[in-house]
Amino acid sequence: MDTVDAKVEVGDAPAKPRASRPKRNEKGWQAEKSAMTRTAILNAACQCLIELGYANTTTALIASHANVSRGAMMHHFPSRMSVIKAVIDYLHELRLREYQELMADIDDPNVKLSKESIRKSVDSAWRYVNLPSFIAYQELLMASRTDAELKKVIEPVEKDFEKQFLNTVKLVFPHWEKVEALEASHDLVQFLMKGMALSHMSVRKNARAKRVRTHLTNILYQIYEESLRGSE
Amino acid sequence: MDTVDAKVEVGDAPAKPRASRPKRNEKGWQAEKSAMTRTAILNAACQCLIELGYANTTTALIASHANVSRGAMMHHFPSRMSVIKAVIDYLHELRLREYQELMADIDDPNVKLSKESIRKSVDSAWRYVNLPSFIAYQELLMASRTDAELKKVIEPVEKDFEKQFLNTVKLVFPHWEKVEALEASHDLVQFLMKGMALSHMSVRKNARAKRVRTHLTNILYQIYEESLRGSE
DNA sequence: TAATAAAAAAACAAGCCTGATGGTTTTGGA
DNA sequence: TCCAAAACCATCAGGCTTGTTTTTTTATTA
Repeated sequence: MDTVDAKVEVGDAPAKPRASRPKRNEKGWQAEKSAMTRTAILNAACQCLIELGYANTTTALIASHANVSRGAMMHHFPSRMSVIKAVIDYLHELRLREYQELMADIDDPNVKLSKESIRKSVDSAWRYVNLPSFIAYQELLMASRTDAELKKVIEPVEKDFEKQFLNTVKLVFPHWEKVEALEASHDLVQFLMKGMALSHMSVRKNARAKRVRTHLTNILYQIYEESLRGSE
Repeated sequence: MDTVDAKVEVGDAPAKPRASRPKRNEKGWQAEKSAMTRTAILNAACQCLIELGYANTTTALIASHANVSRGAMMHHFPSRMSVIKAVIDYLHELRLREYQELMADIDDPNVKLSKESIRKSVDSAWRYVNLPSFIAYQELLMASRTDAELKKVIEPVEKDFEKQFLNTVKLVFPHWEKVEALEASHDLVQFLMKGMALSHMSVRKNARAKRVRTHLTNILYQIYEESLRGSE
């Protein structure tokens, strides 16, 4: 559960774009096929990012993974960076959606926030940072540290993501009213999860990650209870 | 204090190898000069890793940064990977040393472990992950995820580092006897610091990092006190 | 001082990646 | 049926990187 299958599909919306061709003479076949190719390319690019890293994600390999010729790909995306740009937007949306799905139904608005709910949300956060979409995006973020052009593209998206991410958290925990405490907890969770996810070489990684999650759950519950007392 | 100067020297042992040439006709000049060139190359490589990232750290650029011709460099290191290998060993030692220096004199063996000591150690851990050596090494670690050859080289070193790192922590906190609690705290600190350090694009990064450090200090002190009660 | 070995520099060949060009097939409408 | 546009494909030149080879410089030692 803690590991990530390398062959996994990144998104799941139009999963196998090239598997079943739409019937001929159908209205708008061209547009549909074009969209499928586009999606196939974006998925292939994500897969390359995950398996090969940003530097080794060449246009030829993306096209190959997407079962598309390089020429066809250049028709949709005139340059490598334009593919990357599209991938960034694609992942932006996908990651928010996946996080919302993972966090759905955790905090019941009718019941007091329980430790069990917090435990669930911590586990969901852990699953979240092990999603292919997270890994692919992280690869881009890491590369952007030393790639000015990429940075210019990803920076505004990342800032927007952080904002929307935090808003989602606030929606997920309607009980948690003290904003300061919620934001601090959010940072604790996210930084911890990220730190663990990016320590892919650590010994006994999963056992340690589990221990940390247990600790974190207790910590969060405590912060929450204190925030309740403080606001009374 | 939280930011990293790009032009900073990585190590500090033989800082400016090319600045002052050893006097001529001195016994073993050649060997000494050779060692200096070697060190200059390693420092240059680290600087390239920090400024340009692993993928863009080419042999030509390393040589250029070290004020050495590519041919001269190839004389010391016959291939790019051999430079990287040397850098890994260099950073292995350097990072352990720097961490020990940062953590020196934190836990006074004669006095009960205080919250102030814990605060200091948390701040030191934060400084640690902002050191150039950490950033350079992290660049290698990240690249190794998708670079099999690099992974083969860095994996044993990384495992050894983790072991020695933990041992150092145990030496730094002689008061902290309950090993389980100490290891859990160590993981909390390290994963958190890493997560924050690698979120170089976050908004209000420093303020949030400070808040997290404050929280973390309280958490650790609590874990420590509980471990004391538990072992009585 | 002269020979020898080490170090440094310069030039070279092979491979890969990108972006561009020109040509071919498919589609939707005239 | 035929045509224009979109989608797709194959090939090529230019630039960059690596590792090798060749040449020059420098230091040790006999």
